[in-house]
Amino acid sequence: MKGITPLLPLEGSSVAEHLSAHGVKPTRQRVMIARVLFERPQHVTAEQLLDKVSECHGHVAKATVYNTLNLFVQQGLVREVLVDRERAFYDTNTVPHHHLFCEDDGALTDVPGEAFEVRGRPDLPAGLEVVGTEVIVRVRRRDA
Amino acid sequence: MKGITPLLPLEGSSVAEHLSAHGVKPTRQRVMIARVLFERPQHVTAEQLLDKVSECHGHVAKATVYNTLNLFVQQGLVREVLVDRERAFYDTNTVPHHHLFCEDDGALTDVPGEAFEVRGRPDLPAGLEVVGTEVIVRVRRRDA
DNA sequence: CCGTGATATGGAATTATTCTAAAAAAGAAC
DNA sequence: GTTCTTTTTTAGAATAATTCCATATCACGG
Repeated sequence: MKGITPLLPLEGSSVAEHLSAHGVKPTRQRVMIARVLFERPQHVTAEQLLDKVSECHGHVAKATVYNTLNLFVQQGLVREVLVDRERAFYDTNTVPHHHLFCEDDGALTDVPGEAFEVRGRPDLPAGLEVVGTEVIVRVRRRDA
Repeated sequence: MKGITPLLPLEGSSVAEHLSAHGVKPTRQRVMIARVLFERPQHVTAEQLLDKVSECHGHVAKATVYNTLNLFVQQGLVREVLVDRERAFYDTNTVPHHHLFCEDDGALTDVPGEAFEVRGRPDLPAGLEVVGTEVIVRVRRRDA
């Protein structure tokens, strides 16, 4: 459906194009948010994103950040990662991959290496289709 | 560490034994909660559990249900499944397996069949150990 | 420029879960 | 049984991420 779009580097007006290409009208606020978000591959929470946008660009309402993130998820620009009931993470890497969640510090990172993979398709009851597959490996410091 | 304990059928005083075997002191409330929980293999939310306990046995405080569920998770009696930021599910099946989450109705079920598996161990940074691996397949009705 | 629909905004509302302080229960020692 | 200590339970308040709402602002075709 959607072509593979280079995520980086993305600066200036190319952000607007990137949004348009995914069916998102590039308003001023959305561009500010997208600039921070796609600056580098990352996992962010809504609050972190809000803070950084306010710091680096102008003021944006909290509700706008949430609206925009939901829109971006819906349009496939970012992936929502649910790993902690406290907060949702948004991942700029939309290529299928897995996550490590460190329970000590709440850090979310990608699973490194190729030694780990998910095989096959589950046998689904009729009429259901897979929207996405999420693999979360919970880790902890050995000494803790 | 812990031996495999038959989960079903579990009735009367055997519930208390089951709790004790997992290092949980069997108080009146915990036994009431465990009776409902381990009555059959299931995925429940805290609220569903509270309602059913109140209905089938006596009154229990909401905080007690939360305390008890956290304790049970910690002692390996149930597994917490985070699939939706709205609510946490508690799974009485502690044997490693995967989940299907239907986004249309919020239903959580086990992945059927053997066609689907996770292979290998991720290459972890030094000093980290795996606490658990969670695989969630998000599905939707094809026509929706 | 003007109108119209989409978007943004601040603050209130929602809601699952945790916190708190006090009451009740369990257990040990006598 | 009585008393003392520790653990557990409880009701209700507190917390906090997210959504809702009503209003103001924006984008843009005519």
